[in-house]
Amino acid sequence: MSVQRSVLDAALEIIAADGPDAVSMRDVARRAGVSHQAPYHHFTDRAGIFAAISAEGFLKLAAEVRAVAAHAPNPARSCFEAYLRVAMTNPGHFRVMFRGDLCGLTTHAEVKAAADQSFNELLRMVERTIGRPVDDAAALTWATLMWSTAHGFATLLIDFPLARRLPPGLSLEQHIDDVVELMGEMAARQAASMGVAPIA
Amino acid sequence: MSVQRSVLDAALEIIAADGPDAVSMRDVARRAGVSHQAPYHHFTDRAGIFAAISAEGFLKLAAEVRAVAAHAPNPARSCFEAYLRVAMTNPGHFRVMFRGDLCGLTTHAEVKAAADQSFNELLRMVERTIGRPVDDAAALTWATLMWSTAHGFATLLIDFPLARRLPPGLSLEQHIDDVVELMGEMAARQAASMGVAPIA
DNA sequence: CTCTGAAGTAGACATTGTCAAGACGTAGGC
DNA sequence: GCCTACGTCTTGACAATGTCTACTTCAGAG
Repeated sequence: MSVQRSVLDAALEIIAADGPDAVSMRDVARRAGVSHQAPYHHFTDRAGIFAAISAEGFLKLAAEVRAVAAHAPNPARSCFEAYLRVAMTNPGHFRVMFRGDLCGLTTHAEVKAAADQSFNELLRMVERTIGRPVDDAAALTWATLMWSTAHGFATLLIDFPLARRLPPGLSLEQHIDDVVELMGEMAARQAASMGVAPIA
Repeated sequence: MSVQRSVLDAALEIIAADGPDAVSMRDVARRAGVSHQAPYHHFTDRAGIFAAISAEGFLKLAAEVRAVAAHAPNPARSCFEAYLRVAMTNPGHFRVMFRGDLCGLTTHAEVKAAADQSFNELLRMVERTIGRPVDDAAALTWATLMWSTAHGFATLLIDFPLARRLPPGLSLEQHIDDVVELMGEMAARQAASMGVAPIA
């Protein structure tokens, strides 16, 4: 495996376990089995590692959403699920992707492009949900709300001890399913109220 | 102003500007005008500062939600607004509160208690929205979904360059209003479908 | 072969979090 | 009055970190 890949994987492992703050350039180098300066030949600095992770995460997210949005009967619900799946499968990426302060969401061209790809897939999902092209403020409102819900739930699942508040009989998996179900239902109901044929 | 308060304020300023990673014990001490060890007499360590900030944030959030949830005609919508208001007014707090890796959400008793207070206010809001006590899984599902939406939107507003995706004629303020409006509408519609009297 | 550039190493420096030891004032007991 | 204890703050040390500079190695192009 390339040094570049080893460095990223080491960083991801640390982030998933202890958060981005725990990532140290030298520790990452040690885990990758190289000198403390080797990573600098592949990433400009510590933020460069986060930028690479962020871009990678957004590309994964875009790919998952794209794979699901085109044919699902309830696109909003399916994308919601896909979003959660990506987040929980890649907590290391997820903890970094949306942190403008860490990865240069506004400055780093590669990250910006990857984030845009994700956002565009989201818009395509909204187009299918509300049954018309996304060319007005109303559709964008939809997109932001859908995204917020998915993002918020994923964030709480990864960073917040939600499980602590569940009643004894309710597993976290079941609760997640319930939330997904309710979200899908609400989206479908709202879409129907906007003139889109209701979904069975 | 007490050293304790100065330290917290200095940290909050740094977090709001450059994120939690940028907080340095010594820098914070310098800004507070004390020696690099003085903060240790008020906080156990760096994580202790984050814990104090987190607890403070949750208490503010609980207070705002409580003030709003009891009498608003559309509690879900009003709490959503309150949540956004707290987040955008206190970005320093907000960037730390939900980060279990930073502030010991599961370990620090004071933080846990404050977070619980916020969650309980949220549950009370849901009770009013769906018109019955929150004693079953369905109500908890509601609560998680509402919270996720508010939290996700707040997170995107603070950490993600949402404004970059808005069409030329649409201000961020207007977009926020639109999202709040849509969210309120969806919540009311869903509540109505569950047998609660629809809201005008 | 020579040159170039990428990939790697080691050394140095300022800065960081935190431990240890001490200085200062204030409150209470005698 | 004095002594003690304690909370607050300081200075001094230490290992570890991010990153700069300078060196080595090596593959490929001319």
